[in-house]
Amino acid sequence: MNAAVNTRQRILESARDLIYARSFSEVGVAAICDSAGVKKGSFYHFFHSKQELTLAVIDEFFIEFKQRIFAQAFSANLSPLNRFRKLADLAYRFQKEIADEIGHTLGCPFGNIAAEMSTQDEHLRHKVETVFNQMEGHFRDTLDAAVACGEVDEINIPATAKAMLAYAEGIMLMAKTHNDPEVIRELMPAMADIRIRL
Amino acid sequence: MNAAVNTRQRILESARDLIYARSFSEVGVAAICDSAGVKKGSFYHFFHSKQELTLAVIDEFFIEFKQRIFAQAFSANLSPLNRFRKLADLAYRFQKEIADEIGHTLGCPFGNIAAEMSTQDEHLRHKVETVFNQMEGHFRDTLDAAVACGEVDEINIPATAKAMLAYAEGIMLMAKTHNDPEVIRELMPAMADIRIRL
DNA sequence: TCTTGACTAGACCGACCGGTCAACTATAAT
DNA sequence: ATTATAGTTGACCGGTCGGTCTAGTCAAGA
Repeated sequence: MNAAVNTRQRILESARDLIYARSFSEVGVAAICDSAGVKKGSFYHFFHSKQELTLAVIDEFFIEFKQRIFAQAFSANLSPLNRFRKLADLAYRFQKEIADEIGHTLGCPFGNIAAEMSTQDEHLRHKVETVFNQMEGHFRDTLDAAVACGEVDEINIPATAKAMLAYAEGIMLMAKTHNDPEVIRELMPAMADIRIRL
Repeated sequence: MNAAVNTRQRILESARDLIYARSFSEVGVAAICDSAGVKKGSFYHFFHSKQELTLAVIDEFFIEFKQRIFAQAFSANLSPLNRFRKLADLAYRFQKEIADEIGHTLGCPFGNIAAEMSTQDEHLRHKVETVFNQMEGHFRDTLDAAVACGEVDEINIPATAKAMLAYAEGIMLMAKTHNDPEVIRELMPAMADIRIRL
């Protein structure tokens, strides 16, 4: 049973790393199994399909993202706007670390999957949509706090939260396209300055 | 010879449409040949590889983009900032038209390829990077004009142009993820309000 | 008329794809 | 000791992948 949890988790983590570094379509089940040191039969014991595995991978990504990025940025004793700046800094550090290690700026795992699969697989599209909606919720709450403490004027908070998320995703995509995490360092902090008026 | 131009062009246009609607990896050479009414032998007479075809597809996309979107937005007798708003409107109309026709919001063709292939194929990454750099150049020129005519204060123009492009790409990705072109209508106009200070 | 070279047709290649299956082992409850 | 269950193994499936190759069509130039 413990071994089983381990096997499932190994598959999940191998898939997460491979799909993030390459893409959904470019990573086969066989490669995931090799990387996890598991045979195909075991793979299909734990996951009914590659799609189902990918849904679990998105969950895994989001859990880790909340732990490594969101929790630190949004729980700190920072002013609301500075939480966005902290988020920008953490995003930079994360991408920089990966780039130094593997030589590629990988961008946002959710954005990558969304761009590749949204038109191909409705389940995957909806899963990523849900992740984005949760992020937007955090942004809205933070903007609420910013307005409450006078750091931000009256604005269209839901729209601003959406715009901030879009901007962040766009920056991650540009960093990936230029294969340069410095794009994030230069431009991501401006996320905190985005305002959609009422 | 005329027939040859036609064959090459048919392959190119079939590939453009299929890759845009699905993705690079999800579209095989056979499917492109079927769609173009061409046999594999002909395909490989005109293109050495699927990758080379895709490079040509990106060029094809950009030519069409410049004709259908850029030319109209940036040549009109609009104020510089209104050119960005015109661009937003054209982007919306384009995505809306596609969505009404095929039921999916496809997002930005360049962003899609960048997200999927940047870490997998250096040639493709660089090609899309070049396209983005050209777009940025147009944005810079327009911001220059905006500053010159007093529509915009002194700002960091190169950074603002980058931020605008990132924002636009992010909005397109969100529209794709939500499968809803209205995201573009609601949020893309705010592109004109982005400022990176000196 | 003969030759050349661009173009087309379609069979074919090995590799890989996602997924299945029956047989096997290890564990733990009865 | 027996049985049920969870987990593992590796051979195997039909289909598709990108790409090759040979034979042949066809129009233009000599």
